[in-house]
Amino acid sequence: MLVMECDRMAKILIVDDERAINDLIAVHLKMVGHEYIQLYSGDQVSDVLHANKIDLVILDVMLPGKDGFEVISEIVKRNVPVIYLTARDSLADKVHGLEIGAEDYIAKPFEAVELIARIHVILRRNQRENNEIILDHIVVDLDKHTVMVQGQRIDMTNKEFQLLELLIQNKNIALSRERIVERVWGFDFYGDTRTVDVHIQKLRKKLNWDNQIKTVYKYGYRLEV
Amino acid sequence: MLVMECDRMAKILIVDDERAINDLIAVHLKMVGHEYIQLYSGDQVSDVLHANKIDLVILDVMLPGKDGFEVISEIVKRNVPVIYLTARDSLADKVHGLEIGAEDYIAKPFEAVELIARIHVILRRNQRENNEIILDHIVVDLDKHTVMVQGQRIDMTNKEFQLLELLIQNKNIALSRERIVERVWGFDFYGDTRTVDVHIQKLRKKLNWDNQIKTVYKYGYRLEV
DNA sequence: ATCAAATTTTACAACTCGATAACAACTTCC
DNA sequence: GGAAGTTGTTATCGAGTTGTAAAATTTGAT
Repeated sequence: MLVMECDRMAKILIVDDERAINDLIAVHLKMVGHEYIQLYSGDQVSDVLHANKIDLVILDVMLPGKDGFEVISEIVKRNVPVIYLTARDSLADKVHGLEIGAEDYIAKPFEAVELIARIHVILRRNQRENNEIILDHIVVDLDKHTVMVQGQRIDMTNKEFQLLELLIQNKNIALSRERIVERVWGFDFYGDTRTVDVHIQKLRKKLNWDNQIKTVYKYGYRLEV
Repeated sequence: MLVMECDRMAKILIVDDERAINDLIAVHLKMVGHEYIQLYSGDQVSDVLHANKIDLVILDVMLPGKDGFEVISEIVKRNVPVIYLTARDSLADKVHGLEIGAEDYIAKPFEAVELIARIHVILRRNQRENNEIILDHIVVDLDKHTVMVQGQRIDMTNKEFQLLELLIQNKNIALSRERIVERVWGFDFYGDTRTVDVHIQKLRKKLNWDNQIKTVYKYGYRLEV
């Protein structure tokens, strides 16, 4: 038996009307340390995706009721990766799912080990390959939530760190205040976008990044490296 | 037969000692408009990757000589995506390749359509979303709102960028001041059209475009490329 | 409930952009 | 060539935007 490793526990949504298969997948996910949510039809997928931070969906395209490919499209629109299950002999189906944006498929019947391996490939791909980012003598560890400048640890508050993370993920790209608010504060923040300015100022001060964090007039900010 | 589409031609390296299969893959790649390089052993993979800008490698892990998985590791280190070919019944192999960083595998014997579909998934994934316009050594990125001249970013103000965008969209066509005002300033601008002149001048200065932006006497301006 | 830390809001200082004005240089046409 | 009109260039200034510190509020731990 191969040992499957994954640095990070993920939350995975399983959608399959066949309980036996649904449970089989669930058991294997549990074994390797992932959380999961089980659904037996495609109807509530949107709701679940909305209410939970799902890292990956495993979906049987042969669902009763709703068309499986439509469900894939919905999920893809939300930028959540999908692996879909399909019959071994239906080549057209296999290809179609990939074409509409799914990450991968598994033909049934499948080996659980293979499913887990493919899940991990996708999780790995969507995960930061290097959780340590070094920019301009500053080491940012996205896992540990720490920032080191010349061996000295700089304490960051939550918001400051999230903002820093967003800037790093989008380095050299100008981010509008609205986008920053959306990503760091959430869709439902109805405060002043000036709040962003204050936090930017805090980062600039703590990291001595007056030059690295550029203001884009009438728009937002850009981290330059 | 499904029609495969891909916006962009890619350069793909095929590594397989079985000539029939190697050629089969090559033929299909050609059919959908990709370039390819064929190798019949793993020995020269590094050299080829070094000398060419390869977008994807298709590699048979059952190569004579060198261990296929070692080759995968080498390729992965160079951040080039790999799809590998493996025997249908060797589960351990399938999983191992994914674990060491390959993007995907195909079990032999495989359907060419499926291979192409998987290739396109990977190309799509690794393809940068870009909406770039390159004119005269100047790269204008309409999404990022940036202008690069020889790798150097030129900061543009809002109005300057909008004006540049309009000129590019209407390159080689003379635009009247009224039309420019209408498109960049809006219908409800009742200021002086001389404002356009000042902004044109700023573009000419920033981009060294005295010759590219021609004045059309008593009318407006034209960007010539 | 209380306190400290984190976060948001506020208020004002500092700055940026771009419209306009003013003048120089150029085009056209007689 | 020169007058009239058009465009190039530079400088200025105000409206609107951002920087900043400090006050007000919220959050979280005990």
